[in-house]
Amino acid sequence: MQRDTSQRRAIRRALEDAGRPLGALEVLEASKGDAPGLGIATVYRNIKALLEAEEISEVALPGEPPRYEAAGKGHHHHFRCERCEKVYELGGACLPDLKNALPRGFRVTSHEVLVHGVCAACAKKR
Amino acid sequence: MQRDTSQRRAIRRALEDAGRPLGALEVLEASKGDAPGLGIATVYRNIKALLEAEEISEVALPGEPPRYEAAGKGHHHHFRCERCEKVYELGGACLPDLKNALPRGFRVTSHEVLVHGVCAACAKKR
DNA sequence: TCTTTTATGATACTGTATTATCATTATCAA
DNA sequence: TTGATAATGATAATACAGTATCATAAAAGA
Repeated sequence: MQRDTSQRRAIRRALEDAGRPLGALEVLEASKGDAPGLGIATVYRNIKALLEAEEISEVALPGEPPRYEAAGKGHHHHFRCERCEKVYELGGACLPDLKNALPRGFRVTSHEVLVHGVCAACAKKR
Repeated sequence: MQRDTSQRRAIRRALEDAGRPLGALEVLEASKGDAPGLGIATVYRNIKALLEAEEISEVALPGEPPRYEAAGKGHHHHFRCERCEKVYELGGACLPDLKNALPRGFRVTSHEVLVHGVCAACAKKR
């Protein structure tokens, strides 16, 4: 992965411009404007390459395939709309007293928060 | 699913006694004492039945199959040990000011927290 | 421009978790 | 105890995301 292809540019751009984490199929759709004929295999290949280059990072979600977002956003959490299934980025709002909730001898390395609900667009619709 | 079989009893008991969420294979292992010869298909069948009866509930995890725990424990979160991959139950420690972190028009229905780290048993080993 | 070689797109394949099938076993009401 | 039938265990089948394959297209250095 060292050549600068239009597909690679389109995929990177789609992830940068989305403002929220995208799944592989969402990346495919969002990139098709800039790269017509783009195939899903190329999306997976480039997601992997961009992860290795640390240009994007993975957002793991319970029970469904991961989404990907531009790297370097700092600590934040996510919101998943239960209607449209889109994932949004949430700023602020972190955990308070994790230490007290832990059993003795447990050590924390990281944590993640996922908020479920209905996004503004879907709430408006129905 | 209306008959009271030894397999069903063993599976329910394993989940009740575990004190932490178990995956399908963990349920199989934990139930074999009470139900020798138990098959994985029966485990899946009974997990589904117990879910429908709301005797157990599902704990969804990013990137791996769900665990199951006895229902009716009230709001709590989970800890996943990155060494042994067991999931533990965490009491207390909930989110503070979710409202402020939400974009305008978003509505929250629930949330989940997953803490990653090393459990006491694994920390002791190495 | 030419040549080398990487990247792409279509699709076959893989790995994994779960479900369906079916002959046999076990439950339980009569 | 018996008979109807639901549940089981073994395993084949499925679903799905992601990866490998390979002929073709397109970068980019010479």
